[in-house]
Amino acid sequence: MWLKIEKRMSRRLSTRLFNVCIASLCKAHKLEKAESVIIDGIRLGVLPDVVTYNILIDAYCRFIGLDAGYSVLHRMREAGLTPDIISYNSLLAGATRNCLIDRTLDLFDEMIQRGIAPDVWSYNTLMHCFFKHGKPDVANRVFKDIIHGEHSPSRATFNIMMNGLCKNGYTDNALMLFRNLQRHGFVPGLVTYNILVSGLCKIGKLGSARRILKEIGESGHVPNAITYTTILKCFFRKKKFLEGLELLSEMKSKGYTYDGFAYCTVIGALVKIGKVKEAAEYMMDMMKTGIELDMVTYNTLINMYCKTGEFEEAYKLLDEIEKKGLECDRYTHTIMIDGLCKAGNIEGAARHLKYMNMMGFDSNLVALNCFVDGLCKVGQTDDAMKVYKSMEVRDSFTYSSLVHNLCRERRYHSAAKLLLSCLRSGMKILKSAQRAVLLGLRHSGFTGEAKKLKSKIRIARILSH
DNA sequence: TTAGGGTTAG
Repeated sequence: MWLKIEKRMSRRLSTRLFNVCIASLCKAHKLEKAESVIIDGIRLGVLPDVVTYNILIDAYCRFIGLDAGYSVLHRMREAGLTPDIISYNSLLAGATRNCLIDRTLDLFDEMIQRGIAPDVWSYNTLMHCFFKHGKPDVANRVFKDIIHGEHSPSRATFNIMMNGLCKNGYTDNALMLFRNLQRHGFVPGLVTYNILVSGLCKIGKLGSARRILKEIGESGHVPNAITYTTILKCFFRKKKFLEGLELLSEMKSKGYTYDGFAYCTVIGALVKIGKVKEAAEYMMDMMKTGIELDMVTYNTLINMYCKTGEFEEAYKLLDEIEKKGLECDRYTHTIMIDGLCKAGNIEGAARHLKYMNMMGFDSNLVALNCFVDGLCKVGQTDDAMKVYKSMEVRDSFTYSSLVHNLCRERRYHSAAKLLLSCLRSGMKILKSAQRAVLLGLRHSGFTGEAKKLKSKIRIARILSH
């Protein structure tokens, strides 16, 4: 009897240890290694349990994709185990992370059909999903349902609500909700504060963000690297570079080691203002720390090399990305195309554009805009117009760039035509582009045309509102 | 097991 219990206990203990090992491998993105440990475990008699599979579902959803996570659910069933609420919540989180609203709803149906009742975590995720999908009204209905329903809301419920409000342009409402909750005894965590700081920074309310920063200190929490990076980014966006760099040294003096996020913020900002030497110093510093580079970090570095004209280095990084098994994203392609255009290498840009299309990024509006602008800058405005005509989607950047460049070539009538089609499609155009056309027409003797154009602009504006 | 910070163009 005792021997049996002891055996069962030691098996349980080894499964627990085994799961800790699987979890740490998964956390380090080492999914293949985790799978081989599972196989070794089975050989030694340690069978994976529901927790093991749940760890795998979460990891596959995070690092590979929802379908990969879902296939682990099948494997779990084949192994004779029944997925539980945690399995489904991980899949829901995976679907939400990828903004797959239909899949999220299907998964909800599936779990209910299988007799697994969604819990507050499931509803939190559903709410987050609607917010990510730009449906704050529906998310709000889910929120009310949680508040008035059978599940008690968790701190995450409120955090997701506040974050969703901020991300959907309702930062003031998020702040109101926050104050209201505080009056009802809600104790905010650092994440709550960071959500508000981020929301306020995004709408440029740096003063209010700093007040929240002060409140963090008063609440007994200590601002972390996320808090600092958020404010740092806001400083840089507002072109307050010196204050930004000061905050950066404060961050360092308080003992925070910069992570990839902080480095990208700083390097990106320095490159933008042309301080590439300083940016390169931060890059060297980052390399020394041994931070594992991800796609965003690579993109930041490639952008830096493109702006300094060191394309060989940029291509080396592209190779490195491939060797690492990472995949270039729309940012990488845009940065390369823009960089090549800016360096006057329009053939290289065209080649990269072809490659990008081949890789399935053919609807990359930003990259096409860069290419259109690049063609104009090397005097191939007619080719730029051809690309423009072939584009399925255009935006204010497309028009502003073409109008400016047409004016540069004194083709004011063509520029006026484009300007009007932009405004008539309900899009805005840079004020400077508008001025360039009107002034150009006037200076080249078409005063009457300029007057007419001004009236047409006014009417187009009224009609598009 | 969810929620907070980083990369592109006129």
